[in-house]
Amino acid sequence: MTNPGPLIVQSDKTVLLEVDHPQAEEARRAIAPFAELERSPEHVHTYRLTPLGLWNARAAGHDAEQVVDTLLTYSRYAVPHGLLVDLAETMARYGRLRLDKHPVHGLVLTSTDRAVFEEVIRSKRIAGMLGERLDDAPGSEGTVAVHPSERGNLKQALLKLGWPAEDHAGYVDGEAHPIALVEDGWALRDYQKQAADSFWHGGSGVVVLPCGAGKTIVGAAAMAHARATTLILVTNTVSARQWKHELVKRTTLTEDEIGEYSGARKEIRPVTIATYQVLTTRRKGAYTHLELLDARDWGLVVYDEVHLLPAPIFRMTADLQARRRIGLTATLIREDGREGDVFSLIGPKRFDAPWKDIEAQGWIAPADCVEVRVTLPEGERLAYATADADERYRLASSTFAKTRVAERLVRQHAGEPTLVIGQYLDQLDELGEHLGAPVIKGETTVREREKLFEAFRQGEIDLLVVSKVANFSIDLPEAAVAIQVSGSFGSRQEEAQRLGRLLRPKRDGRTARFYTIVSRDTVDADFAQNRQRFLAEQGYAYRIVDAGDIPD
DNA sequence: AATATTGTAA
DNA sequence: TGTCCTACAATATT
Repeated sequence: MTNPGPLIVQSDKTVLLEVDHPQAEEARRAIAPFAELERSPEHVHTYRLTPLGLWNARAAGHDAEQVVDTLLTYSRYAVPHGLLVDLAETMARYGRLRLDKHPVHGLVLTSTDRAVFEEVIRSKRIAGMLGERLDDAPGSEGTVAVHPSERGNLKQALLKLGWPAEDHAGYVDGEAHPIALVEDGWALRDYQKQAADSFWHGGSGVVVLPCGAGKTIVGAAAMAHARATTLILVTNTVSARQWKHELVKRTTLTEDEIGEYSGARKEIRPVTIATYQVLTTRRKGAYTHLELLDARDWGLVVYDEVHLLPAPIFRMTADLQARRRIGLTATLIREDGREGDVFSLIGPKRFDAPWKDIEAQGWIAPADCVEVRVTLPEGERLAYATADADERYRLASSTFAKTRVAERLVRQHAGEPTLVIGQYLDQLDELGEHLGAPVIKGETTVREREKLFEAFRQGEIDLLVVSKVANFSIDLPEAAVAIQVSGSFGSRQEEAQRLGRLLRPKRDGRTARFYTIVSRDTVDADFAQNRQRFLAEQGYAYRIVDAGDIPD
């Protein structure tokens, strides 16, 4: 019972994908809705079947039968029977419980399974959120009232117990406010429309799209569906201004209808854009700006960059379960592992377009990722070996050998707009000096930054050295080449964001280059491996070359 | 009242 | 594993 398929499905819930197999791409696409990529070296990629992944697939309308069918279709060997049983059982756990509106009790939790129901209501964490036990609703095996204010906490707790509830309690419409898209000289792209529509049908949830694919537009389209007052939460003030600018340009909203609620301004308007920061600041331990949440009868809450949502916002979001919520992000991966909270409090993933698909449609540029390996010079090698663990990463990632390689790469791409990105200021200063390029870091004034960005945009200068400011400033100009010399300890989302900088389509349809310079045989290499995982999931393969092979 | 500076938190 | 960057609030300054 073997066929030459590209997958090997194992009973430890890993799924191996043979990358060079002719059906590999097809299989990757088929398993993407429910499997999570774990490692991605050259030949065989490892995916894992996790409960969260399977439940997300359920929420997106896939059933166990489809998942099983996909595995059987592409598997090379017989798929372990136990795994299939387990998979079906895990998927069946989703929706065994459901939340509904109730005319008398406000909100009720019902179950289709007596044992599950009894288990859940006896859980210590959950008991306090429940009201009185009611007569079984027709067709149910247990019904209990729920305090409406506990809707979010309950969902969070049930997910942790492994019995995620399906939320059918619906949403308040909020205060109506007319909002429509003004498609004037531009049009909503197919995938943007699909994303906004699938969000709307689901009621709340997350849309995953690559950087530069127009997430703001999806937000605007969602608002045009809701036609209600909207609270938009963003990571920083620059982003807040950008949202405002885009909304004025793309919708019937005028400047006066859009307020900014941040450190500098405290405007509350029918559409209000607030920073996460301002909501999470506390005085004497108490949150100071919670009034914003109650200031209006919001019909929609938009969470920009949901992968960066700070922990306290989860607590507030738990109280906002009656409002429609849309989360926007380029990656659902959180380095703090709170994906489950995003799932239970904002909602399941409603739409997801692989970067490569958007690339194929020409909305983002193709990119070529290259990992350049350097060897530490003898002296540094010794210093590295004897250094304390906490100094090793810095030593390995800021070796002078990298500066030399960067120089060669820069020369090779002379004339193309190039960014050199790193995390240690000493290293960046050194690079700036050797490459004869300006360095932009935190202490660079806004005026200076703008001057340099503008010169870069105009093509007057073609090389900038940037620190972590690159992670935050949205107005960083697009480039064709990026050279990463060091990065945070293993942040996948940082890597994704940096690559995202290059993906605006080039006028001549050229491929972007993303180099990452790594010291071999050091912790630098380990972290680089972790950082690359997310991009590998999106189908970006790193070519590995030796520094010696870069022509001078 | 608007703006600049400094310290703190995450 | 720990550096760097940002936003906010408070205070000082025009």
